[in-house]
Amino acid sequence: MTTIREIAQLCGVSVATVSRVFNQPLTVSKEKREVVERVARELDYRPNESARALATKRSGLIGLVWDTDHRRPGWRHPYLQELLIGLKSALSAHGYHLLMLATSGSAALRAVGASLADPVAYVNMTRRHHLGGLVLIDSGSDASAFTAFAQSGLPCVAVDVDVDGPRATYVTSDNVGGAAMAVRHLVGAGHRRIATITGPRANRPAADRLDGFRSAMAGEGLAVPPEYVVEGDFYRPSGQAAMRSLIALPEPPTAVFCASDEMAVGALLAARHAGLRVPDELAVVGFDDIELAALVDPPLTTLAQDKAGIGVAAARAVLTMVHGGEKPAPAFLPTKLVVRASSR
Amino acid sequence: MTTIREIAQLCGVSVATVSRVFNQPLTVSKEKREVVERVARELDYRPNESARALATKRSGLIGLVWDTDHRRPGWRHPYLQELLIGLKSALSAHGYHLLMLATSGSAALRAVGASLADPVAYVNMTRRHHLGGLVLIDSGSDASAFTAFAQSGLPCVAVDVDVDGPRATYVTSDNVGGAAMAVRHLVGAGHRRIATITGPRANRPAADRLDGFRSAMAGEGLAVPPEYVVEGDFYRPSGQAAMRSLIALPEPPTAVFCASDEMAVGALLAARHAGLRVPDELAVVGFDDIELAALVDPPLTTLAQDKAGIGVAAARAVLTMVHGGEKPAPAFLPTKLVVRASSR
DNA sequence: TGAGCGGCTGAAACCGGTTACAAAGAAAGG
DNA sequence: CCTTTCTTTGTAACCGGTTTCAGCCGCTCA
Repeated sequence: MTTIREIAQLCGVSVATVSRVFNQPLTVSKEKREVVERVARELDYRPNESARALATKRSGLIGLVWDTDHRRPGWRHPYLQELLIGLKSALSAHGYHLLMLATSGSAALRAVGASLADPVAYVNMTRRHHLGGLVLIDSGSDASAFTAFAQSGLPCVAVDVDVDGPRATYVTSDNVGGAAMAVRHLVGAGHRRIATITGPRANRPAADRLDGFRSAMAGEGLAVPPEYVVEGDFYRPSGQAAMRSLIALPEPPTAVFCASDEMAVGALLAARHAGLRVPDELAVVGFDDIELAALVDPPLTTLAQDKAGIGVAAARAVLTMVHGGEKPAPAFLPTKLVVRASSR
Repeated sequence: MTTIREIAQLCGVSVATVSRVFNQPLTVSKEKREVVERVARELDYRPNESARALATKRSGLIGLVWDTDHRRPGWRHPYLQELLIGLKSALSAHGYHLLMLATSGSAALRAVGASLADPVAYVNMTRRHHLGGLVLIDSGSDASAFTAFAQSGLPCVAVDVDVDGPRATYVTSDNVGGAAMAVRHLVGAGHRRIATITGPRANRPAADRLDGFRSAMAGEGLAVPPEYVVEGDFYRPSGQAAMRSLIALPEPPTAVFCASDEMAVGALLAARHAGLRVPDELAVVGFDDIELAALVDPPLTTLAQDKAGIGVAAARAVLTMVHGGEKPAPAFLPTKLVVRASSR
């Protein structure tokens, strides 16, 4: 590894000048600048990031907090891969890297019953590593951990969890609009008795999808009897159970909007068990557009989230704050209705 | 952030002593050690990682190289999430974090037609950040980039790609054994005309699955006519196309072993199109046990990989080398036959 | 001609740790 | 009792950058 002093010596200038060439090029005379740049290129000089972070108290790293919640061992993020792709490419474009933080004491914390690894530990790590900010990924755990992050004062961007704090914001899909699209699509197909299987009440996207469903139904002049709203937990079995209870109603719905594809798949299974033909006797619409949606039988109509776009938006938001900008408003990315056989 | 000098002053000792308390505790007298430990605990002192990395030339970070190959835009890793969970938890247990490296110039590289981001750039970053080693994840690109990493001399562990180098090894499933299990299972179900749809020839796991298939067939005394071996690319469409060609044979197979679940799903689709009943007229076995496998109709018999286990093994291997240990031999994790309706 | 100013430059301090080295004190050996 | 050795400690150099500050130079303007 060539160091800045070697470059300085070779160019016959001081280390300060070399440093300036890379950080404030305009303050260095053209001749010296060009010499330094040429020599640096020839030797493939790259400043040592540890030294730079130490001196500037800034590193080109953004922390990723993604703790798999052991209380929900089966939890899987529905679109982690695309999210990471989006995050990574947007950060990369600004020269940042993503550090997947791990609480080394996680085993110990688990032993004492702490649910999500201690936010304090993460905040600490953020300082020690001079991270610019954090991206928080929903791990299916309670939101309390997220608020602790949001209030720490560090730049934080949460994905699919609504948080607020001095420098905290979040990114999610336009859940209200997506749900409304689902309703309009079903109404357009002639349905009037439309039920919904929601996500956990405490979850912001779930609540928004329910809101969107309700207001769109009202907009269409359709009533939503209380028994047409069944709460699930985003997982498949809950969708299956909810659908069973809907089918058992004296006046069962002819269509159901599910707040996640996983639950929609569960609903399809329940319908099949009950001998209901989809979409003729029951139309099903999901949310997410996970890979599975196109492959179940019948393929699932769903609201596609802009998965990579959410990652990009999260990266942009955190970088804005890192660079001293105002806290961006929460971002709601548009969803797209993908019509497949389950509602056609 | 409390610094080591503050601790030293408060304890009435030198900074060297404080440092030693954390790094070589036994060289410090019991009394001083206990004082320092108490004060450090009270102030929640944690050494600054940038400073430590600068001084020791070691950071507690392992790099993750996972470049989405733009020549294969649809490529998705079949089990990224589980892999990351395994990696993260095993690294975490040793106090390491995972740095997702991104080549900032990736857009530029793409413009000039460079395929995978330049290994040199990654190696450089490794040095600049004082990373201990690298974990390489197959991105569906050619293996040449991997060999460049392997020869760099850095501790490298590849997942599902066979590499060799002074400090490079790899982790994958026992593909030979898995394929053999598939064959024995099908033979046990009475099949004798068994075909296989392989992965890309250049891919080590694909080649191993084919080897395992061939030798198990030989072990059962069954012939494998050349037209019973069709090459795919792990993706679904290739599986579908391969199955079509197998069905069109004068003497079509009664069972097919596919080197990936994705291709097996394609094979199921082709069978359905051809009006073949699965498993009665055609048995299908896949490989991976992706989530989809349990959900297609009929559910897919497959060889489950120990996905998180592969992550754990990769982490262990890289840490062994980081700590100066011998280069571990390639690890082949056992697979498990999961029998579902597609072969029963 | 001299004061004032702006542009460049280098010396040196600093970021917060680790560690080589020397010294002091205690213990062991002759 | 003196020498040797071991243990413990502090001083100071060092890791490789950034940045403050002061000084030098050349120019403009009075």
